[in-house]
Amino acid sequence: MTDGVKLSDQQFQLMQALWHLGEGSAKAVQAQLSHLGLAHTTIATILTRLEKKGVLSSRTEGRERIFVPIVSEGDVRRSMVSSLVGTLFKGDDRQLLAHLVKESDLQQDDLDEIQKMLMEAGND
Amino acid sequence: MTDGVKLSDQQFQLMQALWHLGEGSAKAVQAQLSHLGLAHTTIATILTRLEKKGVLSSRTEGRERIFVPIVSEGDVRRSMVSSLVGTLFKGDDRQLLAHLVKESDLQQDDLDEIQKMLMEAGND
DNA sequence: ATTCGACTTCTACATCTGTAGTTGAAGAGG
DNA sequence: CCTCTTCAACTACAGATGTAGAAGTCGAAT
Repeated sequence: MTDGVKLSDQQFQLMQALWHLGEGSAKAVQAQLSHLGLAHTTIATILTRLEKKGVLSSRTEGRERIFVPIVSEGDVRRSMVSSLVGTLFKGDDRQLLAHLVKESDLQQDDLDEIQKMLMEAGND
Repeated sequence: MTDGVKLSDQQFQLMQALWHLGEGSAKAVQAQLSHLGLAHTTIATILTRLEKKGVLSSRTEGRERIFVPIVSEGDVRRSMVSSLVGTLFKGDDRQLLAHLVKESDLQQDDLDEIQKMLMEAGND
């Protein structure tokens, strides 16, 4: 039921780290995102807020707190794309599709690939 | 130079009203968005913030303040789509395209239409 | 057992957003 | 000329987000 999960950039990156890890402590997530140079307390804060928001849960294991994603990356992607389409294109996916086809610098082989996807989609 | 203009839902709706009007006072915008039921002061506040943000400018005409969009709807759409693609798909437009083709409930004629667009895009 | 480390939790603060009341100025009506 | 209406400007406040220091807690090492 893809309820409207909407994450900020940072939040999405944290979630990505978690999806990648399967689950993990704040420390593990920080390691995964070392390139962002955030304090581990910052990571912990964001994770806590994400938990309050209901996109992940946590269990305490010894002295570590392990965070586990509740929603999948696909769910979040779907709901975020949907939300943008809602805002920008009155909810019409096709308009976004059209936008992309027009605005993106697509190469011939990209086109071919999309054609292929369309075929498959058509055969569903 | 699509500099990262990023608007919230509300902000985008206000801008849409302005794009639609060409230009207008807070009052005019409020009328346009009466269905949202926002106080005119709220509209004024948002418009002022949008001005500070640089997406619109204003001139004082008599006792009214007329707001004029600086950025176009297309620019905002492009940069917002881009930003989402950056976050969700590592900046790869094709992945969003693929996502849409897979997730959207497209009808046969939608597919045909996209095919047509693709043809045209290919012929550029 | 006492201190050291490692982690978590609490607290803090700035900025952005949503939302709107209060105040102030200036034209409209009497 | 004085009061009423109408806008705009200022002020306000709550919630979300980015960011992180300070304090607490509990196991580990000596």
